[in-house]
Amino acid sequence: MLEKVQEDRLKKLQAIRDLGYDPYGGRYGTAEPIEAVLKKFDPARAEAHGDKQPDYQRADAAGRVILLRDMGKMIFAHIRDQSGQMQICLRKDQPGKPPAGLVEKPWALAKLLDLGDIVAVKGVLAKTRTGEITIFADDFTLLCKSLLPMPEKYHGLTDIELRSRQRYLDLMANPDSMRIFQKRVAIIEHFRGLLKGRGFVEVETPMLQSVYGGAAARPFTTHHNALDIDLFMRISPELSLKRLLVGGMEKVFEINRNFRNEGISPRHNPEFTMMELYQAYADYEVMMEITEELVYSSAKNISLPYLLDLYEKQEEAEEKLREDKKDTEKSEHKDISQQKWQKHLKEHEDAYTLAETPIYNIEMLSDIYEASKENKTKLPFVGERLIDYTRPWPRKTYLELMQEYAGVDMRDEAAVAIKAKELGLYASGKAHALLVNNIFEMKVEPELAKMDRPVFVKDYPAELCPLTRRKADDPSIALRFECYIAGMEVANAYTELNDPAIQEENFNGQLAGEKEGETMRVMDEDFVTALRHGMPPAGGLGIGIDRVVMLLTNTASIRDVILFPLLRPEEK
RNA sequence: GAGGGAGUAGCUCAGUAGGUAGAGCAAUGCACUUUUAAUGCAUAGGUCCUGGGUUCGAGCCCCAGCUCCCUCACCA
Repeated sequence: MLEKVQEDRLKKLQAIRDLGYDPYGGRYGTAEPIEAVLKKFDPARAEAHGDKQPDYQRADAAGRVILLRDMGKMIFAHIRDQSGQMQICLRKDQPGKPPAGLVEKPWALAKLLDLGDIVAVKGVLAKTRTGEITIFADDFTLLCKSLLPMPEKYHGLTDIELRSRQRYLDLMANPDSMRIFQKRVAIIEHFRGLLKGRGFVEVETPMLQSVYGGAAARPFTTHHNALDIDLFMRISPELSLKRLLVGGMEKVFEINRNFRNEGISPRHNPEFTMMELYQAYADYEVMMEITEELVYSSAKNISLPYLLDLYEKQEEAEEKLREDKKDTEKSEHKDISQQKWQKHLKEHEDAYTLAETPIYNIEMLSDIYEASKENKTKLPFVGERLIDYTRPWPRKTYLELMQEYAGVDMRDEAAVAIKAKELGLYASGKAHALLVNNIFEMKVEPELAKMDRPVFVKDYPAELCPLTRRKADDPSIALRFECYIAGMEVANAYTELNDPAIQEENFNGQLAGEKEGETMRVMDEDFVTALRHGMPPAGGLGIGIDRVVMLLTNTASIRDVILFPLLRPEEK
């Protein structure tokens, strides 16, 4: 079947060459973005006035053919470029009947058109009988012939695996997917802009390391042939970035990949993008402000305007529907009302299909709209859940949360042991801090997942945080926070530990009952040496970019926000 | 790693109690110079994930395996 399609298309390829055209085109520098073409359309200039022919505007656009309706001597098609999509009309020229169409050879070329081809047209801009802005072409260029069929025009591609594996088809067939990746770019650019504005500089540190550290995860290993050494792919840039603080770079950040040899899930990809930053003379309180600003302003400037725009479109459609209904109620002919309904559906198709998708329905959008009037930034996470990003976000200490949801004082070793036994988490000889952590995961995290606001969880048990400074008046507490949004850990930050003696001790220590791979205690001698030279007190912050993108684009799977997520290779 | 669901035409999906495999889109041909998920008529397209088994007969039942999705565990 596929072979047959290819054969047919190869025949067309030859036919195109026989006509004297190059099926793979060449430079085409004059096309305007489709969005701009649609915007510049002036209805007044498309209409004839008096005896005169209309003073048509001209337009020039290029894109991929995504819909094709061949009516014999007239072809309607929709083409899509990066900015949008629009209708073009290719007609056989009729002398004496303006506007001009295509003469012999270009018309023959047009008749060889297939879905998926990339084309350019020049012509006049006018509305069709049904009111769609269209370029009526008098010049037609084939820029690239496609040899394989496009995905189904209405449903697109749905299978996550196929969409990831052949992302080009996903992007070509699913505008929602394209939108997600465009928003991803916008969010990252926005982060960069804000950080630059705060005086941070962007640096790149090694991905290949002979000692890994900065997180609790198993690394990927690899080998350098010329030096004949084994290397690790980094699990975090933390220790490199802190060396830069020692060297005198006071505000640094890096947005780049980390690699962790762990399981894959809808929230985990083995390589993922992390924004990590360090600011000298700051602490974790400053990091909270930065986290709030980065995420909140991304939500407000990138996601929210788009959602409010969707809402307005839907409102408009609903309003129009009410008017149409009034009209048709007066009318006596039912078939007319049918026609009007069909026409209405077509005109507002975007809004209706949107309302039908589980991602954005009208009720959810209306909630967002209402909240925006009170100056609240509410955005959906995974389906219909709304999260309120309005600042400041609540701050809760680990101690409070343990008290509130687990009903235990985490400082009381005996009480913790009893609670752990109660929950079936106890193992003899397991360190107190690990028991606390296990109870937290079991009793507190599910509660955090229910909250409709981002939450800062702060002041962790010190044993769990070997790279974090301890509280001056209570060395059992580490000055660390994690930010949970809808149950996902989105940010992690510390007031950085800059005491080389404690750091060395922490690298050497190992908590009783810790499994292999659970520890972030891998000795990095040179890092301790760096600290001995003196690192300014500092705050450090890491934000998982993929997860922020998931939250701000209402995407449930991390594989839908990473262009090429890791997949098992296809077997032939 | 454990549990649940799925795999049928290029894509989106039906499929009866076990009886020779279906639709829409895409493709091919014909008609149509204002269509818009164009329409009408006709044609072609399948190792029903793989391998075994039960049966006169398996897309369907049984066993094993592969892959994907979801949940949990590890983690961000």
